[in-house]
Amino acid sequence: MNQPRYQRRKEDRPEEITAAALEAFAKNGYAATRVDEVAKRAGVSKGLLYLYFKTKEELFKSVVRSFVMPRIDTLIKIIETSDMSSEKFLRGPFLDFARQVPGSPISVIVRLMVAEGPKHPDLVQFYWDNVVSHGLGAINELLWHGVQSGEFQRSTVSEQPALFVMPVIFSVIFNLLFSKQPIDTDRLIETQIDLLISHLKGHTT
Amino acid sequence: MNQPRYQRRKEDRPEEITAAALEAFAKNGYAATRVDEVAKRAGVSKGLLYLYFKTKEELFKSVVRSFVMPRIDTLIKIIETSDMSSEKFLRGPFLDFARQVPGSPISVIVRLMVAEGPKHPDLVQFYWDNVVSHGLGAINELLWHGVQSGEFQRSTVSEQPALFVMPVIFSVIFNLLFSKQPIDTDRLIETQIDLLISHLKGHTT
Amino acid sequence: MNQPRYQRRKEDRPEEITAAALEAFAKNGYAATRVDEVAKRAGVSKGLLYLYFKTKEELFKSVVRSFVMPRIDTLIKIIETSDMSSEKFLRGPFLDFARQVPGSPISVIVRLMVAEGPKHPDLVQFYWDNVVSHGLGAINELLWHGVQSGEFQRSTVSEQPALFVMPVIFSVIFNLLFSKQPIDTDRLIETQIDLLISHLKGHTT
Amino acid sequence: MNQPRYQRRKEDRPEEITAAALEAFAKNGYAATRVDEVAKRAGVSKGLLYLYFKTKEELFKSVVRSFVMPRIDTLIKIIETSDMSSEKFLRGPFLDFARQVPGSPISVIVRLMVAEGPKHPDLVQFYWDNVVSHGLGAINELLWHGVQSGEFQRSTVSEQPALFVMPVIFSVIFNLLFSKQPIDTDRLIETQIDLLISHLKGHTT
DNA sequence: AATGAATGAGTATTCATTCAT
DNA sequence: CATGAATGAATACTCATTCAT
Repeated sequence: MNQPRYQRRKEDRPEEITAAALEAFAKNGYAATRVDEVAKRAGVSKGLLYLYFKTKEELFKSVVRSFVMPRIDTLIKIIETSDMSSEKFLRGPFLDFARQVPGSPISVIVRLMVAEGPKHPDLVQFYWDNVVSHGLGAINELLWHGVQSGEFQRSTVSEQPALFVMPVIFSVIFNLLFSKQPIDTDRLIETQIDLLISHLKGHTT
Repeated sequence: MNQPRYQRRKEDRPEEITAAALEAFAKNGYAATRVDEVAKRAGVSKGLLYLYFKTKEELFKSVVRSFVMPRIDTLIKIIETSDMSSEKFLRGPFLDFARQVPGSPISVIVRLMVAEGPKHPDLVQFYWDNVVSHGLGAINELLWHGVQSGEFQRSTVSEQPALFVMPVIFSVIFNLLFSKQPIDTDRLIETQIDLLISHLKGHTT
Repeated sequence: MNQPRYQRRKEDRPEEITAAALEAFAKNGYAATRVDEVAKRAGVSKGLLYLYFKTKEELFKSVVRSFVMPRIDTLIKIIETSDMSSEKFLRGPFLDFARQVPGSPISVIVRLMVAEGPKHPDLVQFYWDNVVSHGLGAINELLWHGVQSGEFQRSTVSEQPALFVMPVIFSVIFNLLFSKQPIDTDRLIETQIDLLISHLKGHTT
Repeated sequence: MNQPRYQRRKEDRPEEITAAALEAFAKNGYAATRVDEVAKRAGVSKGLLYLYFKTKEELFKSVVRSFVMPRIDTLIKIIETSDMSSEKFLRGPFLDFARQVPGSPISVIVRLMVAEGPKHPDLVQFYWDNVVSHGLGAINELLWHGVQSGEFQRSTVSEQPALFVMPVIFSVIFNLLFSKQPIDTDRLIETQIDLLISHLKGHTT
């Protein structure tokens, strides 16, 4: 009742709107989300939303930018700066990260990308350039270091970083769709990494 | 171009329409596909389409139902009737199947399910009941037989059939999104199966 | 109450809608006319309107096409086919036509062109090509015949057909704006034509 | 480009804004001009603009008021104060004025009046009272003096001052619309005045 | 006085669905 | 059965206007 009708908070608006958009997209997907709803969730008028984001598509892109890149970048920074052995890194920070992904905003983004990607080639390219290629590149480098240092053997596995990402993406999608019949995605991810490391170290398993 | 795609045989109409819908959904996704376009593709008037499918959603569900079950069922039948060793089966029919999936209609369905699934819980349930649980169940049984016969060792791997499905789903999605930067999905799938069998047979790799 | 909700009248719809649009544009101008209102005036749903006219602009163009060209063409045909003397034609059919214009749909079109022309260069060009240049050309020819036959003297007047059109356009605009303080446009037009003919015939006036 | 167009002098603000509005209206017409743009052109914030003009309509009216009246008044003053013969006046100051009009702000105003007039009856009335009736009245008086002094003969021409204004208005509109296919408006105006004077003096032409 | 962030009513356009023919 | 003309609810986006700062 006594709330001022106006709240001048230029600084925070874009983030608030982006966060609201993430929620809305998570619930309904891109196409089925009304801009009205995003505005309402953000506690903001539709007009203001359009002041910061020229189109619904812009908003979508902004969501992608805000919620995935920072996480990936953090992980990559750890690879680059730490001096852990490759195995330690994979079993430590990488595994932690991988387990967090299903259930995090990233999973929402994955769904949005799968659903809307074919209609937004530029966004897919952006996503590839800034997320996927970075991520795969970082793992590649990690494996290469492991091979160089003699920690890992060189094999077809050490050349396919996708093998490490695979269980994460799969878990995201599985959880998303079949939350009623969940599988133990933590165990899945862990098992896969065990398998891969085991192979790379030449162990009998 | 202007010719109706399909002949005027009453009995086949529903399937013709469903096939046309699959094409259209593949190109644009569910939300962005106009019923008009499906009708045109099927060489049928919009009115007639609505005679067979009460709503666009019905049509969608019908598409999902029609294009996956037959394939999965074929695979399962092979498991049940053949007397190959588990390894032979995995390296033979299963691998063949797995490689075909990316690029087949199944990949379209996967995309549709990921995008639209959260809005259609009953469809997801249907998909789980008729496709996913069957598929996972069949692999489970296959692994169990391998363990029973002494061909495979029992381990956490033999209890997680998802490990076998994972590369297929991942490849589908990867191909779908990043067709401009393709990875070698055949090799990915094959490597994963090698890894898994290798582990199950207790080999040094 | 008992009216059928549907009226299948494909043939007549476009004209009905165009006529309704003319009325609406006449009342409010282009920008301030809502497509909704045109549809309502035409007794048609908005959706149907968009079936025949892709955009509001299309509708606008269609109005211009339908209500001016036929009239001009009729006049031109009379020039071409009749064998009246030039003076007779100017004092007869031309004067009749000129007097009818203010108050006819053409006056609405003139207003629309003045108001919206600068935003629609292609429409202006269309209008020039199909209406103005034809009209001026026809008068030009008429004057030239008059000179050839010795009926008129050659002078700067016989080379400026705009002198004949001028009072018509002026009257249209004057009537449109100052309907509360009307001037006698019939007399204005007649006087101007008298003046011009008088001059062309070399009379003392 | 990014510099404010006008200096920050309080007293001049309204005029600066009005001038900016004239430019903007000239470019896009009334409806299509955004208040934002006017403010930017004037180097002023939107808020300040609204301090001086309560609504966009007010601004519009102010533009109309500001740019025509001074010119007309100047002309009228010349009529009243000079002791030229009527013919001299028409061929001198009046002709000069008439030739300047197309291309001056007046032509913008004419366009705005034609387009928006029907929506703003009070503005039209204002325009009539302060511009048109004055202008026509002044010419009327001029002609009347000419008749009184024996310079002109009395006729239907001497009672229709609109005959003198006509070519000006026509030229404005013609230029506005068909700048790509220009006619010689100077010659048109001159010819018309020649014709009229010739008639009034009873000459053979 | 001056700013520009914030509002929200208003509008063109789309498309699933119906139904007269 | 078959058609496609007709409907109308739904929605992205704009812009004049307000008001906290």
